[in-house]
Amino acid sequence: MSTRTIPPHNAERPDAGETPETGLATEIVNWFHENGRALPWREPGFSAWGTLVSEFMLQQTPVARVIPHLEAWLERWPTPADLAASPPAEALRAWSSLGYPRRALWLHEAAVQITERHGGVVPSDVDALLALKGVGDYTARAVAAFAYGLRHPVVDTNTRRVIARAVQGQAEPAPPSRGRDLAAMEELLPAGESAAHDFNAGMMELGALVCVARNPRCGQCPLSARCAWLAAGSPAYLGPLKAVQKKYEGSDRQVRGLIMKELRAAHKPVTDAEIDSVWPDAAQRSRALAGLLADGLAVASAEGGYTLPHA
DNA sequence: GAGCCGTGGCG
DNA sequence: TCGCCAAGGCT
Repeated sequence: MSTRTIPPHNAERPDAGETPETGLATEIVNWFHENGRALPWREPGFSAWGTLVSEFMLQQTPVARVIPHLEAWLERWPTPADLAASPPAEALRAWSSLGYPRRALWLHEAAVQITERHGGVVPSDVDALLALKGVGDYTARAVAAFAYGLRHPVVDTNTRRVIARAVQGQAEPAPPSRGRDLAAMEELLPAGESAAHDFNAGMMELGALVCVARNPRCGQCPLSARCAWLAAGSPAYLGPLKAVQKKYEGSDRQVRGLIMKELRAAHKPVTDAEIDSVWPDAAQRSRALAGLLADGLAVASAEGGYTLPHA
């Protein structure tokens, strides 16, 4: 990780004015400088559009799966206007098997909105970003902070876990709460833009590499000496249980995925018979197809059968 | 606010 | 093997 000015490894922390919060931030920033991964979106000159695309792709999808799709995407559509000029069907095909294909549809719609409202330039204002389709609290602040260097708290699942443990002494974060989570991060955020940027990125990186959900590597953690959870003896989580993720195998979601796969591969309308062949249960097929039509991921063709939108 | 939305890798 | 988890957001 050497894309930014790196302070001396053992830079002395200022004694005057140091609070527990600024001490924590300093540890994170220094750790990030030494241990942050060299990811595409951290390269110098990476565009704000590239950051936005990467954040869409990274929603609920691991880094390793995103990188090849991201690079192909940006080669094909280097600007929002380039994507806006292509049919949504092409975005869905390029999205391939990344999952949650509605994200591709929303990203295309956001590209249209950026082209129409912002002259093709990804906005830096959080409220303008929030107004874009598919952009929520996390993504809006991530783009403002990471693409434009603005000082905003960025809170994702990694950040929430690090705060829960290091600050709150809990093994797992409480269920997400927009106001509480942003306030908790704001409390820790360094005053300067550059430090705030590295702190936001560093908290996420620590949560992704060290303070992971299962079997955290506390022996490698820069916060181990000040971690409230470790100090308390790593107590088990007692709060409300997370909703159990439903089984994917045999679910309507799987059937939707299979139909989408057919639609992506086809360059003419997919017939009812072809739809029927992807899954044995007719009622489930019917629900899945109706859902895809309602979501705009599939459209009924005038010639019969179904296609991707604007195919 | 709860439920829903894909897919694959890992322990 | 299989449950858990992954840089969320929308309805």
